[in-house]
Amino acid sequence: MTHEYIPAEIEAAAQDYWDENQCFSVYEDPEKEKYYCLSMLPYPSGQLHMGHVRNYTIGDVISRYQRMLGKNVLQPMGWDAFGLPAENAAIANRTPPAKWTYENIGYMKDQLKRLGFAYDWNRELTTCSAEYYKWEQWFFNRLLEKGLAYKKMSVVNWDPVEQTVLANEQVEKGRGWRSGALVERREISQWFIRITAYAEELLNEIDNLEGWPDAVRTMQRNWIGRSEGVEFTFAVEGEEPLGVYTTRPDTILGITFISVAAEHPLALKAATGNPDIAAFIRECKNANTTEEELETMEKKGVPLGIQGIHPITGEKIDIWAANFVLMGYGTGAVMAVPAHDQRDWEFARKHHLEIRPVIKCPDGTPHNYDEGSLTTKDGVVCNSGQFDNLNYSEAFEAIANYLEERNVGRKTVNYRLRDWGVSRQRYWGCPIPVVYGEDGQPVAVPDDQLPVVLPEDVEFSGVQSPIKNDPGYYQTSLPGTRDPATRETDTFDTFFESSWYYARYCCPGQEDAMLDERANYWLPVDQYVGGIEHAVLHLLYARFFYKLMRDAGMVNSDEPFTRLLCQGMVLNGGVKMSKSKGNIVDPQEMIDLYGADTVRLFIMFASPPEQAVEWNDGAVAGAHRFLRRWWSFVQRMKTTIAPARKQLQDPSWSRDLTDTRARDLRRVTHRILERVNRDYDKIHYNTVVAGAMELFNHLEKFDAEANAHCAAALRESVVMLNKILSPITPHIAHRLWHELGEEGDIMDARWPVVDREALKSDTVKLVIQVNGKLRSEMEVPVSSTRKEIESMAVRDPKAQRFIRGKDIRKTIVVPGRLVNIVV
RNA sequence: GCCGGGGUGGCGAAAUUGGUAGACGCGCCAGACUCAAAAUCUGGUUGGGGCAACCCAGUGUCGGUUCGAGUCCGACCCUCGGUACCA
Repeated sequence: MTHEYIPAEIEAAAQDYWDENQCFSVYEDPEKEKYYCLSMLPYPSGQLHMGHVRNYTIGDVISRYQRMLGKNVLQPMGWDAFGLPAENAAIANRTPPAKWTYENIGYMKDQLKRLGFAYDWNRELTTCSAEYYKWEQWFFNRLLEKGLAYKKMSVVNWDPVEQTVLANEQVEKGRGWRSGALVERREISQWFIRITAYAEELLNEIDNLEGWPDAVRTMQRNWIGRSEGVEFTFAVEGEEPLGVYTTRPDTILGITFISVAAEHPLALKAATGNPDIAAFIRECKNANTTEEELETMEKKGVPLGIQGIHPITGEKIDIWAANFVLMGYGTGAVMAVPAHDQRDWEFARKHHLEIRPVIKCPDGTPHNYDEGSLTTKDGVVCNSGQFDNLNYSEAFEAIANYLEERNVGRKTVNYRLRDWGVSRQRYWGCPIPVVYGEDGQPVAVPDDQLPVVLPEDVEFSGVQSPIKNDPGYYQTSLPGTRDPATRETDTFDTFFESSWYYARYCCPGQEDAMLDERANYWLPVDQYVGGIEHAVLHLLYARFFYKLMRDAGMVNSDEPFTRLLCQGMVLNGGVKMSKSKGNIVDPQEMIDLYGADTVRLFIMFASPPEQAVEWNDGAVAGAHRFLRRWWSFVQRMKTTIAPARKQLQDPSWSRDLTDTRARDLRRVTHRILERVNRDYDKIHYNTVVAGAMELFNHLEKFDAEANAHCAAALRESVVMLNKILSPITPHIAHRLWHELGEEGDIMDARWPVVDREALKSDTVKLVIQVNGKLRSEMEVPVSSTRKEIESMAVRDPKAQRFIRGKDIRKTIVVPGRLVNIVV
C-alpha cells in the first residue's frame, strides 16, 4: 500500500514547500484588503504546552480562512522573552537567563514549525534583544518629556532574609517561597506611567470595542471603576487636614470613625509615644500586598487617640489606624459609616464603636444592628438634620454643595484604576534608561546613548539582580559631564514589552525608528487571540500604550485590537495542565504519534474556542481515525471523480444535473456548507469539524459510480470538504489538493460559496406539538399556507389522540419549524 | 471579599439565540471479518416503563414569566479565571 496515510511525510513535505516558497511572507499591498491576525506571543518557558497549541491553532485557522476569502493576511510570531521564570531557572540550573531563554526559543520555534502555522517568520521578534527594547527606552524618554512617567513611593513585598523584593507569586502564606521568612511590606521609590490620565478615554472607548467579548469589556469597565463622589477633609488639630473620598456623601452624618493606613503620617506620629500603636504598625507590615489579601484578611485596627473634626456637625471623630487601608491608594484614609457599610459594620461591632443610622430602612422597619439589618443601598436620609428626608441624589447634591460652599470639599470623579508601576527590582528585564546624579535626581539617558544594554553574560546564583552588584554596570557619569552618576538598576515590568510588540511586527528591519508608515497599513489588528487571563492587565496596558503611540504621532487609529477572542484553558482530569499537578500532555509526543493535523483537528473539535477543553486521548485517536478514513476515501475515489474536474470549471455545470441521487447529495452538501460557513465566520470551529464529519459520512455512503452525474456531484463535495478542512488540517489538505489534480495551492483557492439553487426542496418537515409537547411530525409542501398547515396538523392521527374530546384554544404555527395546538 | 465566566447523557459537546434536547465525536454494548486478538466495518446507546406502537421523567438547586424555557427573570449552590510584581 503506497497510499497509506503517513502524516510525518505529508507534513514535512508541506512545511518544506511553504518554507521554500515563502508562502506566508506578506507585504503591504494597497490593492488588497488586509487582515492582521495576531496570537499572543509566548513566554519561552522551554516547551510548547497544549495552551499554546490551542491558541496558535485558532489563530492559524482564522488566518488561513481569511486568506482563502482573498485577503492579504499577516500572521506574525515572536517571543515575550523577559521575565521571572528565566531567573528561577538560572538559580536552579546555574545557567544565565539569556542562554536559557535563547535555547528555549530555538526549541519552541522548531515546535511551532512542526505544527504548520502560517507565520511570516521574517517578522519574528524577541523582546529581550536590544534592537527591540531600545525603542522601549526611547519611548520612555518621550513619556518623561511629557510628564507621563514619574517616580513615587510604592509598596513591595520585602524578603528580609534574601534582602530582595518578591513578586506576589513568590509569597506563600505570607512567607518568601524560598527563604520561608515572613514577608514585609516596604515602601520604595519606583517609576510610574500615568495611565490615569487616559482613564476617561480608556473607559469610553470600551463602548466601541464591539468585536470584543462582553465579559472582557465589563471587566475592563469595572477595573477602571469610574465613580462620582465627594472628596472632603476633616480638620485635625495641629496637623494637615485629613482628606477622604466617598461615593456616599448622603451618609456623611453617619460617620462614627475614620480609618487611616498604618503607614499614614498620622499613625506614624501617634506611634512615637505609644508602644501599642507602634506594635500594630509593625504587625501591619507583615502582610501581603495583594488586593485579595487586603479584602479577606481579618480587619484589625487601633485608635490613634487623635480626632478629626466632622465638617458638618463639628463633632470630634476618632481616627483609627487599620490594616485594610493602604497608603498610596487614594488618600490613605477612609471615612466609616458602620450603619450602611458591611466592612465598617463588622469593624464597629468588633470594637464596640457607635453605629448611627442615617438612611431609613426600605420597608420602614426600625434598624436593628444586633441582627445585622444593614441598609447598604441608597434610600431616604434620616437623623441628618437639615438633610433629612432627601433621597440619594438630592442628599448627594445638598451635602456636596454644603461642603463646597465652606471650602472643605468638592464633587469629584474618581477612578479605581491606579497609575501603572513599571519598576521591577529584577535583572532579566529591559533596563530603565535613567541615571542618578550625586543629588539623587533622575536624569534621562539621551536618545543617542540608547540602548542601555543589559549585560547577558552574568553569574546568577542567588536571588539578587547581578546588575545591582556590578559597579561596571551601574557606575557611569551624568550625560554630557564628567560628574559621577549611578545607573538605575531596576528594569521595566514585562507588560511594557507586550504592550507594543504587535506594532513592531509591522516594521521588520526598521533600525532608525520605533515604527514606520507600514504600521498604519496593517494596524489595527483585525483579530487578536489569547487567554482570558489577560482580560484586564495586558489588554488594558496595550490599549493604553497604543494611545500613547497615537499621541506621539506613530499610529493613526485609537484602538489596537478590533476583534478579540479569548480561548479557554486546556484541562486534563478537570484541572489545568501544570507541572505541579503532573497532568501535562506533551504536544510533541502527540505530534510524533499522530501528526500535527490530528492534534490541530482534535483541539479544534473538542470544544468551542472560548470554552475550556478537556484533553482526551481516545478522542485524539478518533480525530486521527477520521483523517485516515478521509485520506483513503480520496485515494479510492480520485480516479472515479477525475473526469469531472473540467466539467466543474464551468460555473453552470450543475444545471444539467438530473439524477436525483446527485441532486440529493448537492442539497445535503450545500446545506452543510451553509452551516460551516456561518460557523467559520463565528469562529465556532468545533461545529465546523462536526459539519465536516457529517458531510463525510454522507460521502462515504454515496454511490459515485452510478453515473457521471453522481461522479460530478461527488467531486464537488470532495473538493469542497478538502477546502473546509484545509485551515484546520492544512498539510493533508495541501497534499490531497494536488492528488485530486487541482491547480495552484489550496491555501490560495477560493472559499466555497453556497449554491442557493441546490438548497431548494419541495417539502418541509414540521413538528406537531400539543400543549407544547412533541406528539407527531408531518411533511408539508413548502407552499402550504398557515391554514392548510393548521388543518393538516389537527387531522394528524397521532396528534388526534391528544386533541380528541378537547377544545382547541389556539394554534401556533412557526413557519418551517412547528405547529403547536393548545387544548 | 470584589469583578467576570461556566454547570446539558458514562465523557467532550450540539441546539439556526424562546420552537423536535443530546447533532458530531469518545467510550460502552452487540454483530461481521479472524484460529484468536488488534485494526477495520455494520448496528445500538439520556434514564425509567412496555413484546411493540408508544408513554413518563429529564439541561446545577428552588421559584417565576410563556402556547412553548437549556435559552428570559428572581434567589441560591458548586466551580474556574482575574484581583495591579506569574505571564
